[in-house]
Amino acid sequence: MTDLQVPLCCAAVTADPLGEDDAALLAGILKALADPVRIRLVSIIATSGEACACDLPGIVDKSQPTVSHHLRQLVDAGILEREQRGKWAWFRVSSERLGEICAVLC
Amino acid sequence: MTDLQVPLCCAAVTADPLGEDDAALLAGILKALADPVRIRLVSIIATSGEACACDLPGIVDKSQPTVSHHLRQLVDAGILEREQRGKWAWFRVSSERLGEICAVLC
DNA sequence: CGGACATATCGACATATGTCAATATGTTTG
DNA sequence: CAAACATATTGACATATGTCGATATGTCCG
Repeated sequence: MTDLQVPLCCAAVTADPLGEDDAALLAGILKALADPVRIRLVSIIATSGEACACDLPGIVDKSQPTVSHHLRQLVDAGILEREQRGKWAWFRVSSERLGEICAVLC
Repeated sequence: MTDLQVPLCCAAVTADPLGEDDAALLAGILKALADPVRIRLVSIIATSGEACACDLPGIVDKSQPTVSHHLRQLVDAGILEREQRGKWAWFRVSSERLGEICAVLC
């Protein structure tokens, strides 16, 4: 997958017409959020501050590979940050990224 | 397609874990935005205040049916508002809806 | 009413996506 | 090193999605 971990540098969507490149970038990031399982993962992790991957398949009722796949997409989009602690992977929400998305939308 | 023109009533994603229903609703609305053509349409319409469907296929370089399809998805998601003026269809961005999305994300 | 024009829907197609079982990789500890 | 466990990747599959040409529907005007 294309790496989307770049700053969302364009002006607000409502201020200037988005060029094709900025549109593709922004759409890619929004697409990472635009899935019921992924938005729940973000919400669960944001609410707790951080979460271990080991707990998430049970919470969202999906297989371990499916959750891993979704987590990767969120990390690629810059929405989650991943940290390895021993054999566990911990995730936090990038409130900076979330803020960028809001800034571009409003 | 399911009609998504309902208020986004859930609390901020970062405040409480999203339930499955709210997650599906929010994901559906974000999905409407998460396409390069559609986010450009929103941006173009928002920048001008309003736009006639007749001009949009030329601007985004897609066929008339394709643009019509995308506009419908955006209207269904509550992001665009449609108004018939004679034989022309005019669209405006619902800044209220955009605000709701931001409120839920941040 | 009937022609002209704007928009929407339909049908078809290629591609993208979500999902899981199976397997591989990585990490700790005996 | 080897076993145990956490996570990632692969392969396969069904479904969803973006796109367009053809056609239908809607709206005005002569």
